[in-house]
Amino acid sequence: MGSEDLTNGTFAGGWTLDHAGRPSAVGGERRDAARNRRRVLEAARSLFAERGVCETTMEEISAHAGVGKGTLYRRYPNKGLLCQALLDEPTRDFQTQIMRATSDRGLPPLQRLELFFERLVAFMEENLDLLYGAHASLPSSERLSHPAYDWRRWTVLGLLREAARQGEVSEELDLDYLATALLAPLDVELYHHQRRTLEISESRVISGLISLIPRSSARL
Amino acid sequence: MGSEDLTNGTFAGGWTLDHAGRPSAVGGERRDAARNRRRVLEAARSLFAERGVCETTMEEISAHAGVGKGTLYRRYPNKGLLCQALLDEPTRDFQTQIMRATSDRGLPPLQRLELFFERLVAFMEENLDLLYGAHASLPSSERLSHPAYDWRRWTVLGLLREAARQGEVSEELDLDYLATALLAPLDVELYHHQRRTLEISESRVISGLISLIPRSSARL
DNA sequence: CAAGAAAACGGACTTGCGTCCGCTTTTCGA
DNA sequence: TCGAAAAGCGGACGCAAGTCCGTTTTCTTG
Repeated sequence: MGSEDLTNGTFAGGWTLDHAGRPSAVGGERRDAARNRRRVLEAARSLFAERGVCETTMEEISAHAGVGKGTLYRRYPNKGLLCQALLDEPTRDFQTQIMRATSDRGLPPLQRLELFFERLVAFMEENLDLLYGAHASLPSSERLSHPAYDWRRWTVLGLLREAARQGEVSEELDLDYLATALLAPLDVELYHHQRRTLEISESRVISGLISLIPRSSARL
Repeated sequence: MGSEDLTNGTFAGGWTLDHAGRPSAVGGERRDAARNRRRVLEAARSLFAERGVCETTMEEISAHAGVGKGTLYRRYPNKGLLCQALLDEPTRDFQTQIMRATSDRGLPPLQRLELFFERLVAFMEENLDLLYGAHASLPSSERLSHPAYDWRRWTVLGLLREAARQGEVSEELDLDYLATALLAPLDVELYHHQRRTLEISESRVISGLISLIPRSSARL
């Protein structure tokens, strides 16, 4: 155990998480790898901003980054995962923000759920292009079992269960299915279409979603 | 106006609708064109059944049909539209069936909406593979402004409006958004995932959807 | 510092989608 | 029946995605 390893804050073996993991936590990353990762991310960010995600090819990104195609693909097996890497930080911010807001025990659960939807819509609004790009270049199976999606589902489910316990929603309901169904209208493609093509307002989406939450008639 | 034209049921010029239009109504189709269309459809059907939609390439289809790639592509610009052509008849059947069922004035509108969901789920169940294939190989913009999707939306919206008029749902609601939102959980990718990966039962989906319909508390 | 192993690099290659355009078949009027 | 225009045909081609593998760089250890 050399002191250098400990200073580095990593295992000697050095596992790398790449996309999906905290890149900054990767100390076991070789110097050239780290340099190229930074270059790729930077190139992608600027090209995406300039020409849009869908209009940018992986080859262009690798060229702009001054890196071979193989290198780009090993780190980011497809454009979707590259987008996710770019979304990594905003997503983490969003999640911590939500966790703080929704764990406030002073508010009734359904009100916290409303809050969740508001924040989620705001998050999508801020990152719509990247989200759309990621969505388009990722197989559906991967999207629907992605940690970020799972996290949303569990958050909604948790709030619904709490609401059920407190009598805010009926206990007869299939909360598990409901959580999925309530998130479905926020599917990236649908939301993108509503906002960019139909020009439906953000607030309309939010209030529509909120009106979809089933409320126990006993209590209202 | 020759009597032959009328017998044929087509214009003399003979417009062809290809995908999206009734192929049988095409009288102005050249004999070789008609022959090739039939061959393509047949080849696609058998290859899809044998190996699955996603695993079948357009080239294979054209080869099996004994037709050049260009010919295939002129008629069906992509695999999604080819799937739709194959779905054409089942879709029409489904729609007439629904129209008959949902226009029964004896039933309250929301009950007719429940019926609609039941039938829609049954339809998706029967054609899931084709629907999934079509979904995967079609840009989202095209899917969300597709006649079949539009038709569903308008059907739901019509029933909701009727329900609102009769006091079954609150008139305050944004029915337009609601119609879209209620259909969102039946997104093909999501439904496919729930059925094939999560193995959620058909009836669970149906009752989940039904529980999502907002009901005016005044009347319940 | 040297050398060898592990990790990373990068470009050539394969594959499938979709387009393009010169050639063939069909239709229709003379 | 014949010939020309229209409609249709089909394969070569271009493009971007994603893979593969020989070469180069970095790290480690003696």
